[in-house]
Amino acid sequence: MASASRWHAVAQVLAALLRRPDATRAEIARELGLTSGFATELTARMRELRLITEVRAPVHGRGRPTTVLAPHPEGPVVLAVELRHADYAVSVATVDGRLHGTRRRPHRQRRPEAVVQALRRTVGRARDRYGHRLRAVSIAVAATVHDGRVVQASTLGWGEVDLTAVLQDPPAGVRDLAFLVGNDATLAGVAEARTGAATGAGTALHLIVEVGIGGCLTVDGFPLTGAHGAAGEYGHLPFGSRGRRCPCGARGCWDLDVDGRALARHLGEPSPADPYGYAVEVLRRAADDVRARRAVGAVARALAGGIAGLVNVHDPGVVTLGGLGPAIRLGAAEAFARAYADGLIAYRRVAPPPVVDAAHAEWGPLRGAAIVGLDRALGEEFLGAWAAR
Amino acid sequence: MASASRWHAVAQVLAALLRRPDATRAEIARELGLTSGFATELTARMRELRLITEVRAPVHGRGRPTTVLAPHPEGPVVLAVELRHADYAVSVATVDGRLHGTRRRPHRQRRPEAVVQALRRTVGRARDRYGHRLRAVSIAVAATVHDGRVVQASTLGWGEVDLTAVLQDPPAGVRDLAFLVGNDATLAGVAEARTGAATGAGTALHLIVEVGIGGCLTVDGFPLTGAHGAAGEYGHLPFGSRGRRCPCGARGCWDLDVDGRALARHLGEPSPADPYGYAVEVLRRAADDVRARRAVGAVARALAGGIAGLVNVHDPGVVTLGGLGPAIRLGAAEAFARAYADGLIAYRRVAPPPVVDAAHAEWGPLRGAAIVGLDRALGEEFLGAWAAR
DNA sequence: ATGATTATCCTCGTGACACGAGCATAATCC
DNA sequence: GGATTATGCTCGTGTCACGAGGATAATCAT
Repeated sequence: MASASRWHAVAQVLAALLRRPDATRAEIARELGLTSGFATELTARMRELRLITEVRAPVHGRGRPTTVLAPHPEGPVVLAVELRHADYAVSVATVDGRLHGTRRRPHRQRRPEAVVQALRRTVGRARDRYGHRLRAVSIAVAATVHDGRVVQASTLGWGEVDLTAVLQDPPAGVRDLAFLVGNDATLAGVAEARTGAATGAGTALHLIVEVGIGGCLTVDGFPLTGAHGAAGEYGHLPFGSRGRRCPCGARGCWDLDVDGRALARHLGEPSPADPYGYAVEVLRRAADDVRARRAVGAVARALAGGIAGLVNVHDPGVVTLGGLGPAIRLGAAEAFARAYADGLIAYRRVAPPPVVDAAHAEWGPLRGAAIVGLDRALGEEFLGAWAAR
Repeated sequence: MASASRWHAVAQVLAALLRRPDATRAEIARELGLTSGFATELTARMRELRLITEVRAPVHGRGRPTTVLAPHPEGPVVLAVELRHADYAVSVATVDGRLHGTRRRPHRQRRPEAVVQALRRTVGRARDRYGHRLRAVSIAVAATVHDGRVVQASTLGWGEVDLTAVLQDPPAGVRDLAFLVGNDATLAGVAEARTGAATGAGTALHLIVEVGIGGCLTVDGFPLTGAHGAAGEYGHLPFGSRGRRCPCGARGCWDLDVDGRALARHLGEPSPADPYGYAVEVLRRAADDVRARRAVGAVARALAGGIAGLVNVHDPGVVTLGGLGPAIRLGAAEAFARAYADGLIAYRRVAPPPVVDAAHAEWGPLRGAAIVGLDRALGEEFLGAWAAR
């Protein structure tokens, strides 16, 4: 309990605003079932708290004009970060979910210490600029994350890395600065579920093919993170041939059947050093090279068959496909469709969930990081700290 | 909103009581962080509402004695039903989650109409006896459930069956009688997560081997039901050999590698008409029959390998094993353990989630049905209707 | 232009919810 | 039998949210 309801209404309004930016006060009141009187009081309180401002809304028909809810110029912000193989992206998110000042920069060095150092400076600048307005630092990283720590990042060539070092500060000042670390595919799934191709889907499955395959199951826009936040390693389901050993240590991992390594195998070529780039190359060639096309077909079947199995298990309303997924499917549309239908339990074939391309492309993880950061920063517990600042 | 907080505290107390029956008022107040004053007021209100009674608690040390919260003798109840191949079970659950008058009866006939008819009478008797006290009818059924309807029940020999017919009543009277239908394995998973071997686990995976394999992933005691309530068909993940066609229409389903049919295949015998009974028989023989033991070993490996893959994906805190699962593991403990470890991503081998036997055995589904029924009946929305009766 | 219509905003009275402080009560411990 | 401890009870206070009724600002119709 502990004044559970204290920030409930405020948090609801902020969540609604995050779902669709530029909502008007009247729209939100309708959506949440607020009386106009309460809406008045609530928005006034939120203005007072420097959470939002209200500006006159463009008029659409009869009736007294309402206002659009917008982020307060001195309102809370979240620093979203994405960490990839060759570069990192940074952005500042406001309460409406919009990203500001987004930029991507190559790593100067890829050593963990150097990257952490660069991020530490970035965070430091953000704290200098935003002060107490900065409520959360949320990092999406192309790595396995376990209990908030990176345990392995093969594309980055990292082992265990503790990213909390990017905060550096005396713990006292960090009391109300949340720090979140999440897997990039997981966060891309969140982005799809909230503002992408799976918006409104209830249960949605997002899968992303890069080197191997990662993903995320979301329920009402929230990711299943598991006991240690390490859920989503879809590539290590044993959908493949038992005979193949995966670098992860297990056998028959799906990973090995759906990416550049699989394409090389089908083409009788040696396993590529850069499976992603190799896959892009083969996919391009497939347009007029029969052998490449055939290899893509085999991979498309492996991909679709696995997706069908996951649909059997999770019963998602929609499946979104990121990374190389759309290209693989496009390169062998018929094979993909047939393998998908073939892998479904008979009765699911009547109305199988659509498999659609992801909407956010390469910005999914960054956007997802922003969203979960805002979820935290605008949650009921954290609003108390904001008001007390 | 709509008076969102109105029943919040009451629902919290009831949820706490469901988590551990016989909790004292003081314990619950501590757990929920209530002040003693508010606890007094709240319990008084709940007594008034005929939700609970309070009886003097046995004294354990110094201090003023407190009271134990118990179901009110005229309080709400839920009718829980389990529907299986050969029989059905019925029980009445009170707000503390206890089951009363539990009994199991063989079907007189297995035709859907006959079973529905029998259940309709059972529900009718319960309504006569409990009147408005009956708040929900919650059915666990050994079948695929889609949008609240049975679409397929191979063990029962049913196709599509609409179980809402067990209610029969004029819709007017049913306004505040909830009707829930769920898959038996899903509900067994709920029971394990709430009051069984996975209590307190956050994310937990329950798997049950009977004919094929079903299961459920729970998060904080709530099952992932998917977009249509049809999640949990773990047996139809393509973990097996692509060459084997499953009766479900897909290929390589895990189902075919972990039950009596798999044992028969390994023993070179024809596929059994009753895979469950056949498996029980083989498992018994395995004690002194080397060939049977070897077959069990193969099945144990297939089971453990699949579980490892699912652990990779879902990152559960614990895996619970029901049905024939414990016996299969016991019959080939070493093979199981090795295959489990082998199938995990390397870093997960450091502290893999324990795989434990389910606690509820054959009563899991019934108990799970009771729990989800109570969740509904004691939820914030439904309490309003109870107070207004 | 002017009134009708419509949608929204604002004010105010009311009641429920929950906290906190202080006191009362009932057990054990010494 | 008093000290200690844990809990229950009473009461004053502040916050939350509803509902009714009136005010306001736009479009629509004539």
